[in-house]
Amino acid sequence: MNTKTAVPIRQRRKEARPQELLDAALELFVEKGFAATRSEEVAARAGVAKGTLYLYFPSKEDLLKAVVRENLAGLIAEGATIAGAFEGSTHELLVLLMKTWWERVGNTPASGIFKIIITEMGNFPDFARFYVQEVIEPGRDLFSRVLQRGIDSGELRQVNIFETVHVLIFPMLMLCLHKHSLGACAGIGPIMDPPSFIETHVDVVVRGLLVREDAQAAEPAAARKGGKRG
Amino acid sequence: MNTKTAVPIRQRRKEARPQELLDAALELFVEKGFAATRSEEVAARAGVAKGTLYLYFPSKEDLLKAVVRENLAGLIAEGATIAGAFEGSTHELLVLLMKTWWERVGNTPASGIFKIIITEMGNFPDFARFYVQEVIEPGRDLFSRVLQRGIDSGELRQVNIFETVHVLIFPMLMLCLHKHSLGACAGIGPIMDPPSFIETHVDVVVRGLLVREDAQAAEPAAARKGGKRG
Amino acid sequence: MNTKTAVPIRQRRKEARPQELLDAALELFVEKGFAATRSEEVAARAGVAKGTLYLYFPSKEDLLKAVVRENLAGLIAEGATIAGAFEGSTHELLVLLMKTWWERVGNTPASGIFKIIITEMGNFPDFARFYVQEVIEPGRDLFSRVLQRGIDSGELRQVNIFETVHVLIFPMLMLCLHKHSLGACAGIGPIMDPPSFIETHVDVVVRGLLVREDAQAAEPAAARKGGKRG
Amino acid sequence: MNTKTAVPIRQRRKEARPQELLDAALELFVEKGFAATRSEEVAARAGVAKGTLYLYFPSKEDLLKAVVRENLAGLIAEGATIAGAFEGSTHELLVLLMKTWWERVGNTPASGIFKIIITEMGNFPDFARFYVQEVIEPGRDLFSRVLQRGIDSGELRQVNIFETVHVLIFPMLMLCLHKHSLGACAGIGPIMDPPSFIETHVDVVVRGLLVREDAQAAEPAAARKGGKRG
DNA sequence: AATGAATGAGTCTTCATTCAT
DNA sequence: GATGAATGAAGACTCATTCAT
Repeated sequence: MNTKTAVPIRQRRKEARPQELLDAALELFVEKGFAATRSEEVAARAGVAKGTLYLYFPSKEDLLKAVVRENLAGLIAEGATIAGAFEGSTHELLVLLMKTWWERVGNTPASGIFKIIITEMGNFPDFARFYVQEVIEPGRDLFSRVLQRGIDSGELRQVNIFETVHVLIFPMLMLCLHKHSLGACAGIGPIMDPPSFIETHVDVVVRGLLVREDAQAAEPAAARKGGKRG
Repeated sequence: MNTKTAVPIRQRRKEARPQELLDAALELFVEKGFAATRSEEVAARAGVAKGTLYLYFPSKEDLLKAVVRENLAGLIAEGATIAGAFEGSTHELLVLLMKTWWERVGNTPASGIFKIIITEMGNFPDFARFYVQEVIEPGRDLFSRVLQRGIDSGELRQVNIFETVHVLIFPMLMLCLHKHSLGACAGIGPIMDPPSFIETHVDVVVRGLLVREDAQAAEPAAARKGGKRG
Repeated sequence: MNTKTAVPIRQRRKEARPQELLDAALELFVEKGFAATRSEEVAARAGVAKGTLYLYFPSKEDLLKAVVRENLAGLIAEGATIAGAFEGSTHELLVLLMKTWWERVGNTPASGIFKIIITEMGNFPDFARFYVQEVIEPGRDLFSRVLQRGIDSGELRQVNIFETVHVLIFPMLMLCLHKHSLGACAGIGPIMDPPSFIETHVDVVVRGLLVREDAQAAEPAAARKGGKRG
Repeated sequence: MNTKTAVPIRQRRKEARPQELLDAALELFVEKGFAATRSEEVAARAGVAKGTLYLYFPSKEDLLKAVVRENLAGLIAEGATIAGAFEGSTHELLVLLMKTWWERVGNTPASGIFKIIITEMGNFPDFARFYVQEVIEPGRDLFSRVLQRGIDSGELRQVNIFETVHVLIFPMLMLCLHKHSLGACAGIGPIMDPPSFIETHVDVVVRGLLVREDAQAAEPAAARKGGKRG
């Protein structure tokens, strides 16, 4: 019965090849940069010969595109699901989203993708569009909805949502970049504990967004934008 | 009459060459990445021939080092001077520091350096050490002192200074990285106004750091770090 | 039928490549000098592309080393075997050794090696050591033993063996050098027949070494070395 | 009176320049080889700027030609004068010629010329002709006349003069080549004392050429060339 | 499907030579 | 005459890609 479903090793490996190559490529592109990574190295790390790489990906550039798409697909959907089902405070939701994101992305090899994106986006305009549509915009929208939810419920102040979303997201991205640049240089500088940093980050920012009674905080950010504070 | 004071063109150019080459290199390294930039392109953009580059810099790698050193030397010293002489509130000081930083670095070609650093730090261990000592540590210390000043004066809560410094700095760095990656892809996505973003960022974070009377915020972050919240 | 034993062309060529490249390199290094030979020329003469050379030899310098090692290894061993087994007069042994040497080295492309060595030894100190240990010293020792044999048997006079060895060897080396410098310039000067020259050379030198009865030659060379002749 | 003949320093140096450059070039070409010597090095060693070299020599190749011509002109004439005026035995004349040659050439920087010639002759056909006409042929003729003189006087055997000349000359040349190749590698192998070697060399060869009473040596070399000795 | 030997375009770097000063 | 900044042709070497096996 299960003999039918049993896949021969040969075939299993065949099907697994692209993924093994993508994993190897991700590691190397993150470690050494795209240009500095030789295609032969990718093949070697995936345990295949140079030529085999080209059976699955027509060029090194296409390999890069596949690596990025592969690792970013479905990145946002999960967050959206969490946010849609959540019933607690917005503060708690943000803490949950960030922790989840760290577990699923920041703390995995996929975190290196952001480094690649920063570096190579300029060289792949069509990929830039993909990234904006598939990652940036959905991500932005997710956090925008969460912030709006908090404002609507009276938990958070009226703020410039677009900018505030980036105040929330940017440090998370920098955490990933740091991990793969300075953080990869063993023994340099003090080490930061990501979960602890994330906690502090979310705590500080959410506090800065809470509705407060004192006059200083009552003034909406949007109104303040135009003139100087007295 | 002015023949006596006239400096021969050759001479004048010779003195200007290194700077012209450094400027060209900065632009190109930021635009295309270090590895993807051909040394001849740098020379061409500086208006000289291939070989001329090598009269001033022994190799492409040395050129990169010079570019980074050139643009980051004295970056921090200025901020320290400002902070040392400032007499207003810590909130105002942070706003001033961030604005100054944006004018001097974020809004100049030097902002691209951070992109290079993210990418190349792993490939130049000795340069990584230089960068940590000359830029990262002084920068951290500067903001640490400012936060400590705010805490000592009673303006700010007791927080984990190390982590909070990064909550302040990371979005600034991401702003630079964004500017030279996605931001450089013309017509992609909505544009963010950096000064406005910086204002929102500092405002939100500083609010999150202010001492408050309500119970919610009374629990010091430092105390919370050890155990789990109930 | 023979399909089973047939070796794929690729395979066959792969095994022959290093030797083909070494042969081509020897020819060209001798013809034009090491520095003046482009690595691409070597590859072309071996019938492969530029890059192929580097699959087998990491650099042009390593190629040179391999060329010299390849062609001189076992050079001396053969002479030592001959000398060890010989039973005739020392005169006849020297004639035999020189003729053998000419057939195996002087009259083959390997003769050009000495030209390369003269030129490049100064630029490769570690190779110089190799050459001294593997070629010069064993060669010296071989001829020293042969001369000593002649002296012990009473066939030859007491002479300074070290210097006399060079009186024997130097013209042989010059013959090779001449062949690849002046001798290579077609139509220049009269041509010397190497076997005939070798015969004359050995004949003259051996005669000069024979023990003689006449007073003129009775004064031993060794005794004369110390003081001036009257 | 002598003010007229006094040459200003400026002009004296100007006239001396070519010689200084030639000396520097000789040293460097011998040390490092022609190709490996940069024209700027030659200028620097002569104490002038790069461009100055080209005021005197149109190219590096012409400089090489000048170096060789300069150092070989008149090389032979002196020997011919000595030989023409000498009245002693041919043995003594050969000793004198070789000693003189060593003092004037072998023991001076000019000895390096032979290394250059061996290496570069193939690359300069027209120079090869010059060298043959100006150096090789007169040198050959000189030694041929000396040997003939010895034969005519009954001092030396009848030998193949052409070949015997080379038996005499080749070790002298090798001495020079050795001095600038292996001999230049400090600390490698035992060192040979040139004057002593020359003495041994001439002694052995002349002894081998002397007329002897035993039948073996009575047979003229020229006659022996055709058939085998009985 | 997989291999890896072979390729050759492309890059960094050197250096003989020129020429404005 | 002298200089040395500038040039650009040339060469060693790399590596993405191909294709015979």
